[in-house]
Amino acid sequence: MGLEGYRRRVSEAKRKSIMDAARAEFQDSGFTHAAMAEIARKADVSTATLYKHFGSKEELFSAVVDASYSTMGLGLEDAQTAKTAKDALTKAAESYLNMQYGMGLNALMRAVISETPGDPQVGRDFYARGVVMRNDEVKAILDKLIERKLLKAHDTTLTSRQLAGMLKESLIWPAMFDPDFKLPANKDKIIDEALETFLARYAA
Amino acid sequence: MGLEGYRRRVSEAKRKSIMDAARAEFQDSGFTHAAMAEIARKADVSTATLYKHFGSKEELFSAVVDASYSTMGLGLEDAQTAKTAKDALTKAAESYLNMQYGMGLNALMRAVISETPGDPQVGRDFYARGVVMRNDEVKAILDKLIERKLLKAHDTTLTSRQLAGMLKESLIWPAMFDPDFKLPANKDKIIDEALETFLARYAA
Amino acid sequence: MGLEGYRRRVSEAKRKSIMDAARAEFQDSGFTHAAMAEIARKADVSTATLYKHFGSKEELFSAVVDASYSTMGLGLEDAQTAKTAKDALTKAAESYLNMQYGMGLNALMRAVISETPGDPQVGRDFYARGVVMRNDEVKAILDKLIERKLLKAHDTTLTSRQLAGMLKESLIWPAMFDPDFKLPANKDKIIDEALETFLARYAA
Amino acid sequence: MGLEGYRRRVSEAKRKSIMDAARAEFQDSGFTHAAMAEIARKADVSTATLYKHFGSKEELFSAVVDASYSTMGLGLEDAQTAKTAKDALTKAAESYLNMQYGMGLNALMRAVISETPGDPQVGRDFYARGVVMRNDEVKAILDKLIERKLLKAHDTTLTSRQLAGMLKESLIWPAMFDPDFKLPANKDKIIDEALETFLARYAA
DNA sequence: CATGAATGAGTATTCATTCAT
DNA sequence: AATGAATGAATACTCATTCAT
Repeated sequence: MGLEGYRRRVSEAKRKSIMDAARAEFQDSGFTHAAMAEIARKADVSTATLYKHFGSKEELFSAVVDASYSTMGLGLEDAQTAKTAKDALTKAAESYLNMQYGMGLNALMRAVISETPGDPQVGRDFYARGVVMRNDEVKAILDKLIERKLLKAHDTTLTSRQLAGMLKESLIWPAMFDPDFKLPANKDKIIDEALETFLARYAA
Repeated sequence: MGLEGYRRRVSEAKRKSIMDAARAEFQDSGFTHAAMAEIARKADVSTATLYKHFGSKEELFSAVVDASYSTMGLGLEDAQTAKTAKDALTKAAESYLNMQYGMGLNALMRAVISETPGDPQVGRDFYARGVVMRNDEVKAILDKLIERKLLKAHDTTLTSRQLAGMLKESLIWPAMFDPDFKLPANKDKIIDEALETFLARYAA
Repeated sequence: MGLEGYRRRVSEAKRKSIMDAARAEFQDSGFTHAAMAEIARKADVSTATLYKHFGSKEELFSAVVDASYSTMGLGLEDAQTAKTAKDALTKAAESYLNMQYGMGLNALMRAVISETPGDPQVGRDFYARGVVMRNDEVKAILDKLIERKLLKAHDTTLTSRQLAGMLKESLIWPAMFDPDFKLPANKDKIIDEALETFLARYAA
Repeated sequence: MGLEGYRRRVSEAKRKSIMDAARAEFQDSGFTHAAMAEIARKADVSTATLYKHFGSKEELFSAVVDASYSTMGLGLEDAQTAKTAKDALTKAAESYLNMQYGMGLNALMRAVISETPGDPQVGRDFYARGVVMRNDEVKAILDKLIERKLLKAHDTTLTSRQLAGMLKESLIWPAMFDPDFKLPANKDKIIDEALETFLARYAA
């Protein structure tokens, strides 16, 4: 128990250290230009140890991308308690942006997109879990608001995408084309106006 | 003059041939995986000739991307003649999609995103001329429709992004993560619903 | 004594288990491509335990090769009892082939040859004990047959090599160049004709 | 013509230089331990140039092995003119040995055998062209001697292997297990005795 | 002015062996 | 005494770019 437990703890610490280093490297350099040796160096392990944990560069990249999904919860609670639909959706939008910018997900998305022609599966996986799933969280919020009579009933699968699209066009897309892109000063207005347009049609 | 003219014509033909080959290669393989030797082979010139025309891979890529802007016009005419705002905007949306999918611009956008960390300028240029400019064309259409009293007056800089965003979320973004992505069967409904949401707020 | 005896027995069991696994691995993959980690896995011990028993890959290989000599006996008995020289020598040839093919010695010989440039001693040892010694067994048989007046007296050191060579050329050498080589259908004829040629000169 | 011819000459010189370096390296180190970088260094070219000429290490090895076949002619002429069968066959045997030892073919054969478990085709090719074909040359000599009534008619496919086998057992095989093996002092006696045994049965 | 052969730096991955527990 | 995680050196192959003809 002592030995096994010790080993497990060390192993998990190394694994985490590798994933942190890999995430940083992939965000900085993209998939192709990230170097396994550099990741190993940053993680303070040998390349062989790195390969014990992750059988290939692709596998390591997938693990890093996967790990970023788990942190992506938008939180449904506000939809339950918020006084108005607009309050609930504003919170969700801000939560989304904090996550995306706070964790460097823009850079990771660029890396995924870059690798898509060479390895389409990683792109499709990311889209399914990183994009679709988050849109489905928006849909769940909308459904809850409809249940609470704060919104009209309607096809929320479709409209969750409308809402997400209005926001992303100005707040996410530009970051794909500029590594130094920062959220614009009128971010709050953009969110507010998007919600107004949405609610013009769907408010109860 | 005869000889000189001949030479210039040959040179320009080669230049065009190189750019065509390069565009095809960048679209197929992305920036990083595209190989200069392969581009030269496809263009039926030597690598040295290729480098005479374009001093580096980045320069060639920039030239290819630049050339693609010119094909990105949306056409303002319909906004002048269409009977309703919806008609005009539907036409614009379809025109946009035909262009994007017909010319392989999705693949080119992926390549640009891919190259962005390594060469931010090309990403910023593309965004300014390939994205912002097209959004501004939408804005021009909206302005025209307002002038014709088919829409309420409002901040069209902002709302052109809303409209574009609603459409792109379902019709463009997914293609960034999947090289085999095809326009979905309910494309027309997506366009229609986006316009309904938009017009719920901005119809005259 | 009980404890010590137990430990010795366990240790010897592990040693045997390692050698069996190593033999299989060397036969399958040759010396260079055999992996110590794989041998340890097959033997169900840790790599560290493996190295406690055998200080290096070369040492382990030598041990495996050494152990194979003991299985290489041809048996002199038939030479005593057989009615004719041809009978005795046919039996010896068949015994030789059964051993060589039954125990995978072809693959082991390939591995030894493979390791010869890197570790000449193992090659020379194998040749001395695995080849020369077996030829000397043939010589002993010939001497016995001369004693029994079934063959003419002659230099049997030299002719044992002639006889072995005629057989090996068709029945062993080809297996060095083809891991899937099987004994040919006309094996018996090859043996018979080799003996006829031999006896044309040396029959009593 | 000038340019093209110049380039062809340079290219062929480099190719030859690479093949010489590769042959030396493969003979010294065997296939697996031979390093492409070292071959390039010895040949005084870059690794990239090496790969322009030979697409892979396997391809280079095959080319080296192939090239050794072409030098393997035993010469049928002596069989036409020699006074006795023994004279003709002695010449052939000596020619064979000169070739094998003069060109370092023993080391190359070891390399082929080493690589056989990993890449069986190279082993089979070598056997077909390096061993069988030379045995067939011996067969052709025997057939010619039969035609000239210097030998009895018989199945020369089979007996050419007998003759080759008697010689190789003492003069080639030992070299597989010892990189420093030299032809023994009694080489001529071994050849002579092998021929006597052979002729005891097949002399006219 | 065009050629294409040559360059050399850069990178993922493997494996025999050691060592802290 | 046994473990198995960690090491680091070693190697085939690619590609943007240059230069002698």
